[in-house]
Amino acid sequence: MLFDDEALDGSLPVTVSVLVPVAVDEAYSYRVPAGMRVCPGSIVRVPLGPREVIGVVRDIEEGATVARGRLKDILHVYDDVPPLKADLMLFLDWVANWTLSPPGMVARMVLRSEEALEPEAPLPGVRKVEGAEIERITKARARVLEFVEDGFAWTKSGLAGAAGVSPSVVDGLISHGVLEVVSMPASPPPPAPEPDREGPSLTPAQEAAVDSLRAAIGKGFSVFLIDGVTGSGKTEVYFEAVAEAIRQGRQVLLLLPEISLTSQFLDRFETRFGARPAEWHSDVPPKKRARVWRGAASGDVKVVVGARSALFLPFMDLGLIVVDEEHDTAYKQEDRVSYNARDMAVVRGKISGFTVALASATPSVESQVNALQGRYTRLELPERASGAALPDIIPIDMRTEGPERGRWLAPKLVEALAETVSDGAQALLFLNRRGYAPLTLCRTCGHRFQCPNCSTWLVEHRFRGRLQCHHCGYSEPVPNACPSCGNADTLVACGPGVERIAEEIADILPDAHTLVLSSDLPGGPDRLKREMKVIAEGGADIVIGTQLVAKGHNFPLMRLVGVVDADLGLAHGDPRAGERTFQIISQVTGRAGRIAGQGRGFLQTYAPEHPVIEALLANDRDAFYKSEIEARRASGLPPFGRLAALIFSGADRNQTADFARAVVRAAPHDQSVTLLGPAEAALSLVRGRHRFRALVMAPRAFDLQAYLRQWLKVAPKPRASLRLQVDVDPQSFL
DNA sequence: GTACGAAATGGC
DNA sequence: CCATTTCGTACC
Repeated sequence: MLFDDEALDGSLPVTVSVLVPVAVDEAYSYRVPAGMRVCPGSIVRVPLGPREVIGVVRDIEEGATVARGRLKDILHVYDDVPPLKADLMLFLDWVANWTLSPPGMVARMVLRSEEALEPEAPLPGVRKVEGAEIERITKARARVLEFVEDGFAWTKSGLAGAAGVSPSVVDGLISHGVLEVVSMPASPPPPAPEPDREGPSLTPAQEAAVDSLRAAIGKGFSVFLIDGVTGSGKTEVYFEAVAEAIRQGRQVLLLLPEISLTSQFLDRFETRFGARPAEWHSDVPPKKRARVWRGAASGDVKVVVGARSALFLPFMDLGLIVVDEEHDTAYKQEDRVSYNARDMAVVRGKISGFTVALASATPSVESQVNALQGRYTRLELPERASGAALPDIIPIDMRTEGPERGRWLAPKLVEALAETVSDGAQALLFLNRRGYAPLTLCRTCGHRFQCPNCSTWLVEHRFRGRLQCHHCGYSEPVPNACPSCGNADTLVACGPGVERIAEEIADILPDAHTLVLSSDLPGGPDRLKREMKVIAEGGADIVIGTQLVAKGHNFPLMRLVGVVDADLGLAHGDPRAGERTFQIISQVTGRAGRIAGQGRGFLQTYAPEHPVIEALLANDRDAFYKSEIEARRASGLPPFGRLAALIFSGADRNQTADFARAVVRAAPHDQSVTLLGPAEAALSLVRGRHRFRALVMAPRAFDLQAYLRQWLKVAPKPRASLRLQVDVDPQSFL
C-alpha cells in the first residue's frame, strides 16, 4: 500500500496524517514531496514549529484538513527500518484511547531510540593483506599474525586482546602494510536462544501447566495466569512456553518489574537457553538500545527481557508475552502516558493474536477475577518445586502477648530469633517503614513535627540526624528544643521504623550480626547489591528490612521471618490496602525455609480477626481471594467497578482546590465523584505543585472512558497555572 | 513536549 | 528601567 504524489492524478499533492510527539488530540497533516514514498506506519522526520521531530505516518488523507498554506513537507523517511506494522499502529491507538493520552505521545514511546532509525555505523576492522610478509618478526607480531591467518577481519582492540598484546603492536603491523583497515559489518545478529537444550526436570504440576501453555502458543489470542506459591517454579514453566514460541520461529517478550532482578534472571535464562536474551530498560546505554530496537524490528532478536517500556518495541513477529510478578505496581507508569504494562500486554496480545502469560505467587485480584470468569486460564502450582513445605505461620496477638512499653518485638518472637541465630540460620524482620520513628512529638506541649508542604508527619532518621518527609523529600535537622514551646529534651519518638528495630536487636541480641536493608541505604543500588550477596552467603544473622526484602533475591539460609507490624498498610483508605498487605506479607514469609529447613513466619498483629490477617495466618490464599472479591463486589470497586482519578495540580493550593471543585460541579453524575484534598489523598507536593484528586467511579471500564471524555469537554478551562491530569488506569488508585 | 512572545517579577 | 524568570499558547 504505497503511494506518492504520482499515485493520484497529480492535481492535488498527497497529504498524510502524522502522529507527532506533542500533546494534541489529532495527528497533523503533512505533504508528501514528489518522489517520496511513505505508507501508514512509516517513520518520518517532519518540521514542527521551529524544530524537527520524528513522527509516524498514521494514514493517507483524502482532502486537506488544514489550510493549504500551512501544510509543510515531510523532510525524510527513515527507510532503513521497517514501517510500524498495522497491528502495532492499532495498539498505539487503543492505548491512547484507553489512557486518554494524545496518540502522538503514545507513538513517541515506540520511537524512543533515535539512534535505532539510522543503520549502525560500520566498525573499523583490520585484516591481513593477502601475501604480505613482514621483514622484522617479533614474538608479539607472530602471535597477532596467528589470529589473522584465516583472513577474517577483527576489531583492533579485539585482536590485540585475543593475541594478548598491546594495541600498538597492531598499529605497527598496519603501518608496515601487513594488516589493512577495512570496514566491518556492525554487530552481527546475537546468538539465538536454543529452545531444545535440556531443561530442568519438572514436577507433575509444572508439566501439566507447560502442556496447557504449549498447546495454546501459536493458536491465536489466549491469556494464562500462572498462579504458583513462592518457590513453585513458575519461571521453569514459562521458560518452556518461551521455548515453544522460539521453536515456532516467533519472538518473545519477557516483562519484569524490577531492573535489579535482571542480572540474576539473565543467568537463569542463559543456563536454560544457552544464550543471553536482549535487555531493554532505562539503564541500557543508547547504542545497545538501538541494537535491541533494530533487532526486534528485523526479527534478529528472538527474546527481549525488559521493563514495562519494552512493551512498545516494534517486534516483527511477536508470539508470546510473559509478565512475571504480574501484581507488581512497577508495571504501572504514573507520569506522562499513564498505563499499566500488564494490562496493555494483554491488549497487545488480543490485537495481534498471540498468547500472554501472567505469572505471580500472589496474583492481583483483577487477574484472579478474570480467571474465575473464564477470560484467563488459570494454571495452579500449589507446591514448592523443591518439595520443601511452606513455612508455618504463627500469630502473635499484640493485645495479649505483646512486648513491654518501649519495645516492639514480642517475647515469643525474640525467643524464636535467639533460637534461629544460635542454630546458625538466618532470620528476617520485616517492617515497611524507613527511618527510626514515624512521628516525633513534644511531651510538654504536644507539638507534632509536620511537613510544611504536605500534611504528613516528619519521619525521624536518627542515623542521619534529620527529620524527613517521605512524600516530597523535605528534611530538617532534629532540633534540641521544641520549636513550639521552647523546652529542651522534651521530644519523644513515637512508633518504630527499621532503625529502631535494629537498636532493639542490638540491645537484646548484642552478639547477632545485624543488617538493615532499606531503599534509602547510603551507598545506593551498588551497595544494596553487595549487601544482598553478603546475606545470601551467610554474612548476617538478622536482616531487618523494608518492602525491598519482599522482592526477588533468594536468601537460601533464611529460616525465620518476623513481621513486626502485620496491620500496617491496612489502615489507610486505599481500596487496595488489603490486597497489597496480603501480597507483601505472603512474599516476605515465603522467604522462610525454602532451603534452610522448615521455616516459620511470625505475624505480630492487633487485629487477628481481620480477614486479610486471618487468611495469612491460616496460610489460606483461597480464603483471602474469596473475601477480597466479595468485598470488592459489594462496594463496586475494581475489578467490578472502575475507578479513575482526575489529578489537579497547580502552584497555588486554594486556587487548585477551587478549580477542582468547579470541575466536579460540572460533572454529569455528581453522586459518583469524590473530591480528595491533599491530606485525604496522601499526596500533596509533586515537583512543587499541589495536587488534588477527584475520584470517579463507574460500573464498567468503558463507561468510565466515555464519562471522563464528556466531563473534560464540559469542565471549565484551567486558568493560570492549573493543570489537569487524567488517570484512568484500572490499577491505579492513590 | 518544547519554543516562542508576552507578562510579570526583581534588582539597581 | 532593563534583565531575567514565569506563563500561556501554538505547533500541521
